[in-house]
Amino acid sequence: MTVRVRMAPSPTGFLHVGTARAALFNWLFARHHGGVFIVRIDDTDLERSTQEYEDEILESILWLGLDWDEGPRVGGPHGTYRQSDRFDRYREVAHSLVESGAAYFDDRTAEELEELRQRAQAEGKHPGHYIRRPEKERTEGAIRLSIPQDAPIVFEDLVRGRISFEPQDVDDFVILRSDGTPTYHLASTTDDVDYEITHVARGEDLLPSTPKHILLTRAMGHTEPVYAHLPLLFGTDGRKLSKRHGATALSEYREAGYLPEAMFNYLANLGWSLDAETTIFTKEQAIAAFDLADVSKNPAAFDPEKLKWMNGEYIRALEPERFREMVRPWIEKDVGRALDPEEWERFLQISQLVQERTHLLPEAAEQVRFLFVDFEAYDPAAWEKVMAKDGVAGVLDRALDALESLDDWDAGGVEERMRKLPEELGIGAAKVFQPVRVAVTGTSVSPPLFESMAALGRDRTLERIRRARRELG
RNA sequence: GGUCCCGUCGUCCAGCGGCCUAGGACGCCGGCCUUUCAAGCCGGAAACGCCGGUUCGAAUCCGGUCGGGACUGCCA
Repeated sequence: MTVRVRMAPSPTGFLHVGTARAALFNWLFARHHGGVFIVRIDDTDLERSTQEYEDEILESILWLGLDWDEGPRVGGPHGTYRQSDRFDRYREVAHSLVESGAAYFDDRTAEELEELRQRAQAEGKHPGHYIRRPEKERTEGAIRLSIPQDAPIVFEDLVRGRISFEPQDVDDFVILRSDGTPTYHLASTTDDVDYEITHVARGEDLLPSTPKHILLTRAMGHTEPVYAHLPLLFGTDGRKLSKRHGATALSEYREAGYLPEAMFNYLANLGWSLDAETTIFTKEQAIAAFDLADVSKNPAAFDPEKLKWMNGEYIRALEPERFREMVRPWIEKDVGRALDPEEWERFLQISQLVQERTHLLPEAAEQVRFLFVDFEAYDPAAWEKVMAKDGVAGVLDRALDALESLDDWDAGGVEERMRKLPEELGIGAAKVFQPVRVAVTGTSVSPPLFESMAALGRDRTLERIRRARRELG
């Protein structure tokens, strides 16, 4: 039997990293088994669903590197993969369940039901004890599924093992609202049946709904899929993942300069691992080794620090040409204009040194800004820390002397001259190089100095040192 | 309150009865390298929630306890 799995996002917001990880696990499972990965749009909430969100979600999935075999844009044997196109089908299912006696109409008011719930709560019982088929038959209202009270609902969860619910703990839940629209339970379960989904891997928050889905599937005359309930994602403080932990939308990470490969690797390692030792692994390695049964049971904390480290690993592993290509737009955005060929050449001289020092693409742009922008002001902290010290003016004068007579302006030549200065002046290397660094780059942290000076060019470098000297008076 | 789930370093993951004086990774601390920052290398601190039981032997199995989480809607 071919493995058929799906991700079913609701286009009511951006793609959340938690949803993305669930999609990732489904995708890995499908690819491992040579199965089918389906994307289905769960837009039963017509009020809040938008085309913009749908597009954003699909783009994010693609960016992560998850391609789907059936679904929006690519189509498939089932025609539509949008629930809003299938309301007639859901109604048909609901009514046929009433027909067969598995479901019933219920026109009790919200107040009446609330009263029943309160009563159940007061007696320490489940609402299901009271919310059952009313005495007399109705012919309108919402449609509820009637829960058979004869046997516990037991299933084998791929990640959690055997799970069992007592029927009295499951209430007769609504499958079709009185306005004729389907609830999530009905739409999702019907689709899983119709699209022949074999495995449902989803967030643990849906574990308590699973007996409902199983009973609904059986009432429809089918056998339920294999379930796998994935642990939820939290912040490192153990609280629900939210804005205060940083970005929660996948697209925000793309916009912040993260590489999709790093994101993929990081997410795959949250709740699953390749083996005991390996943290960095490829998509192919993950596909080869992945199994839902190996997914951890406990919740995972999303750690932005580790993601950032991992992104640095991936950036360093990039081919130098590829790195330059990826950084260019970030530099141009930072500088506010396109770089001309001569400027681009400056960057190429130190791009590899920059690549080693970059965790996020935008950081690279910051590091080379001094090559293209004549800064108006020095970093105050840097000025205070290195330029305000005694003897700096003398150091700059001496550096100017040494560099002005230099004919071959390249990193090697600059270094040769500069290396002699500390000894000549009788002071430490840092005391010489740091003032020059601040003078040339405007800050005390920069790519390696001699290469930076070489890339900046002779005239610009000397002019900046003179300028700093003037500032010192 | 009820139902269900979970409980190994601060965090992610390994461990599936002896290989564990518990391993890898991020982060942290110290050192080396060094013109800054990175990177790299070396070293270090850091965990089996607790109590019982089973067993020759338990992080691993069982029970209890404590703690955390999810769900408890005519939301998804």
